[in-house]
Amino acid sequence: MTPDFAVVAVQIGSAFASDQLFHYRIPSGMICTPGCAVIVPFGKNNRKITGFVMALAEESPVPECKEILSCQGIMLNAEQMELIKWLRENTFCTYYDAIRTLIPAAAMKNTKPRKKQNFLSMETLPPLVLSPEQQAVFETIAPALETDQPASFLLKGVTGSGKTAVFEALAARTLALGKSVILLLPEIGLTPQNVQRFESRFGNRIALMHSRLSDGERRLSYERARTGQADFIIGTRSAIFAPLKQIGLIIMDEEGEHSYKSDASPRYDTIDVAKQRCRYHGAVFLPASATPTIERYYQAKKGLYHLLELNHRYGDMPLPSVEIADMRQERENGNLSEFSRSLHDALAENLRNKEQSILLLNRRGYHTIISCCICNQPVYCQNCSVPMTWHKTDQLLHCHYCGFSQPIPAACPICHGTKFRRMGFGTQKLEEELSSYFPEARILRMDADTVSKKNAYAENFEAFRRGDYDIMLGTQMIGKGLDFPNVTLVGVISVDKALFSGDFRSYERTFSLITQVVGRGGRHSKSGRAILQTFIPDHYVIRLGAEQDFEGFYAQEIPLRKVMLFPPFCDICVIGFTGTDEKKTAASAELFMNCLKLALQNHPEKLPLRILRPMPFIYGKINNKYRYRIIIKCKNTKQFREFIRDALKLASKAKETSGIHIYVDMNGSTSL
DNA sequence: ACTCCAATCCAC
DNA sequence: TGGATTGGAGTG
Repeated sequence: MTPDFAVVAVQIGSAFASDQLFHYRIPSGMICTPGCAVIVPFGKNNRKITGFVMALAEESPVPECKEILSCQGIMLNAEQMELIKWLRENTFCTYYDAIRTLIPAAAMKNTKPRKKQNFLSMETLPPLVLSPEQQAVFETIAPALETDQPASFLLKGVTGSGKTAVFEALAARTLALGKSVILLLPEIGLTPQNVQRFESRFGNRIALMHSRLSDGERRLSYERARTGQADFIIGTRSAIFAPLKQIGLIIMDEEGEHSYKSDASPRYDTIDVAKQRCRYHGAVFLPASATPTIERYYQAKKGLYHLLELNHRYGDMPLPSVEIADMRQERENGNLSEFSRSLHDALAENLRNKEQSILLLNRRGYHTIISCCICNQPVYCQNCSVPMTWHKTDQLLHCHYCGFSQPIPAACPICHGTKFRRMGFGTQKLEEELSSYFPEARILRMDADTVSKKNAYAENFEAFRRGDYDIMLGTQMIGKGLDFPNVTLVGVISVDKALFSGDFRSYERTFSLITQVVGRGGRHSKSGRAILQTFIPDHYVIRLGAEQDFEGFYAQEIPLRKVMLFPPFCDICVIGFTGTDEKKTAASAELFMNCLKLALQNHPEKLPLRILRPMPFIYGKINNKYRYRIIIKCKNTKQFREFIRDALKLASKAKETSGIHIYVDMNGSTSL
């Protein structure tokens, strides 16, 4: 006797309150099981909408129950069903948000993909040769690939230690065992060399999954993974949902990168999904980085990850020698330029020797801020509480949060002064200063302007690698995963600002940035040097970053985290409020405080909590939406999530919150 | 989200 | 007084 009713998640809204399942009668003769996509009548006029069967039921809670119109067949397998429920429970999203994430819209269409895969010919490659250290790491992990028990390893490998070679060897072993592999990278456009390397070894078994794919490409990758034509997925965070069977290995390179955390619903952290899938498949999980996050390293020390290290650079190349240039001293000595004496001289020397240099400028504004000469106020975007930045290319002020642009106003909107001063320093201006010092130098600038075209990243990097340029300058995008044999000088113009971004992770992010960018130089046969310019040369993050001393940094940071109560000693739950009316948005956040109090009464079990009062985000308005937040330091348990859900239910009933979007973000950014 | 429906507002 | 507008509830 099969149940007569299907419990369906329908495609309506995305508000927390609308996340409701609906019962439909299964017409006799229709084959309909959990995971099926169905067309159902909905609402008064029975408009046809898509839904997904989440469960079957013997009876319906309502007497009048409509019938399913048609069943499209199974779209979600058992694991995907579990993942959807897990996502909803853990990230406070709706069923439908979760479903959309697992099945990209392009894959939902019932048409056959037109585009044929150009099957790649595998080059004849030299066999993989691992260094003794790489071999040891491989041999520690390899046995775990053969079992069906989940296992977690954390690979800490200094820049240039050849983690990729270990990944290749592990992937080859996993595939040989008949299991599939997911390799996650923080950004795929930046590292085409990395992908090409795998494609030439593993050929058409690979499918790419990242946000730059077209709908057709996305659908093809999804189908190839689902049908087993591809069993090696390389991609960015969304690739963690690849519909593979029998996963044996999930690698997460540069594990601390913030792109692994989704900042829109569902607000998942890729590492949590990866662990979940490894548990399901009995697979090996391998996050890797030169600078693991404090949380992960702490977990590894507690035994949650088997810690593995690669401490030697490939070919035993020494790390670049690092010099800290004290910019306070430079200013005192009358040097007002952005280049310290030693960086200037080093650049000149490199040009003479025909060797390449990389310059990193880590400023949120790529260009210059315009501020009034009388009241000193910068010109703000009309839609966002963000100072606008001036672009030389089109002579306009741009907001890089909403994209709005305008000419420099005739008068200051605050004091009506008519004179403006250009402040700050961006890559464009840096390029100008650089070419005034070195008019003969061929300079490649990499920032949002120059790389907006689809393949611009790859093409520019390739041109630099070929030697078409002498100096590459850019934002942190140039610091990651790149390998340029002829680079012997890395200059960091300034990372000071990044240290004080207001997020508890700003120290570890800055440490990581310094470590990575310094590690860019002196690979292959040429030794390298790095010059780190700073106004705070004594700061331990700068000092330890220059020394590449991760252990030292960890030892400094962990007691801070403990005293200040930050992860790994708690979880950070951000309740966000956005709306077009500032007062209403703030009032909703205040009201939510009461909802929390009320909900707490229904949760007598002890919830270790520290609730911080509602505050505007640092950028209090973006795209004409005001933004407030409540931070809760907590333990992210089932009970805690239940408590938050209760508070959300209470808040959504109150009319004060109508028109206000409320979301919950676990362990994401607290400042953005 | 979208639709429906009732309450409210306003011009005449 | 009708016609338009708006807010809130319900969707199986």
